[in-house]
Amino acid sequence: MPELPEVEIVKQSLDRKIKQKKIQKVIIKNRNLRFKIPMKFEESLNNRSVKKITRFSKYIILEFSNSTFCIIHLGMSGTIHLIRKHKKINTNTSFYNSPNLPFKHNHVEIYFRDIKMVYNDPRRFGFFKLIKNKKNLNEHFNHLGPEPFFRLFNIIYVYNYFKNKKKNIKNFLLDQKFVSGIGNIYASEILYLCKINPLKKAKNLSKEDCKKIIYFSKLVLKKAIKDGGSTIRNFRNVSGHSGLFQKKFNVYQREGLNCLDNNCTGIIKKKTISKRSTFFCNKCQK
DNA sequence: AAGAGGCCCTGATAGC
DNA sequence: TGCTATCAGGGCCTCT
Repeated sequence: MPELPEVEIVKQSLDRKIKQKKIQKVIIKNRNLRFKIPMKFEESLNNRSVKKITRFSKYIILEFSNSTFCIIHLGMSGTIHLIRKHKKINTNTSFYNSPNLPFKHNHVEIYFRDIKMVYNDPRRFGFFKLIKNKKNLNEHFNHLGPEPFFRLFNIIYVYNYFKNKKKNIKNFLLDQKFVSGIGNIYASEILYLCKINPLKKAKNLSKEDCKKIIYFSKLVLKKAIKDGGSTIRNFRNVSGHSGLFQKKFNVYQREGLNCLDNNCTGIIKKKTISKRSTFFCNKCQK
């Protein structure tokens, strides 16, 4: 599910709805995520105020008032929902108005005064991780390359990185050590706009190719963010609604259909590259 | 060192 | 209907 744009959508909502709020209660329904949620998790978060919410690559980072952090990763199938608390009229009780979604696999529930945040992850590839201080936080991201939006992701970096590299360009777009935030969907979409064949070896890419990769990586991710991300199977924003960018896919899941470039008579092909499905035009992507 | 491959896990869908 | 096989948006680890 979640590549950089989807994670950014979630991050923006968290920023609007839980920033500066205090955690009143944490309930773990299931500790089994990629890393087991430790027993001390609840206690560590209790009474903490969420000072700041940031994102790096596909990771959401909650910063608390005592300068500790919590890194959240959504894995393949993780979703975060924010559910508003309602007061029942004429009683002292309250209830949560759940969006219309099955929630078999809720793992984490974090309660704020007026809202609860629910983390749900059927495949359990995601995680919550408590981080003691800024230094430990930085260590966590040291091995990751720049996001496409960073100034460091420039022609010199990309062109030099590709020198002598035999691996194909599709794999590099998915390689978080090279560039972080792009996933399997956007890799195909980016290469289509670049008119570069996903199997092309990185060392054979020209400077012009590299410039296109930089330009379209930014463009595709920005547009996807603007459209609220992409929903293929289960991505939902924190209110339970789908993204819209999947309607604008040029190649992803368009196997057998015509290339959308008016000047091209090609057909979109699907090919498995390193165990990941890859979509491309057989004619205009050279 | 770079690159290929396996593995973690559940659910939806396709095919028989 | 009900079984089995395949595939899914990520990332880490190991082996060569």
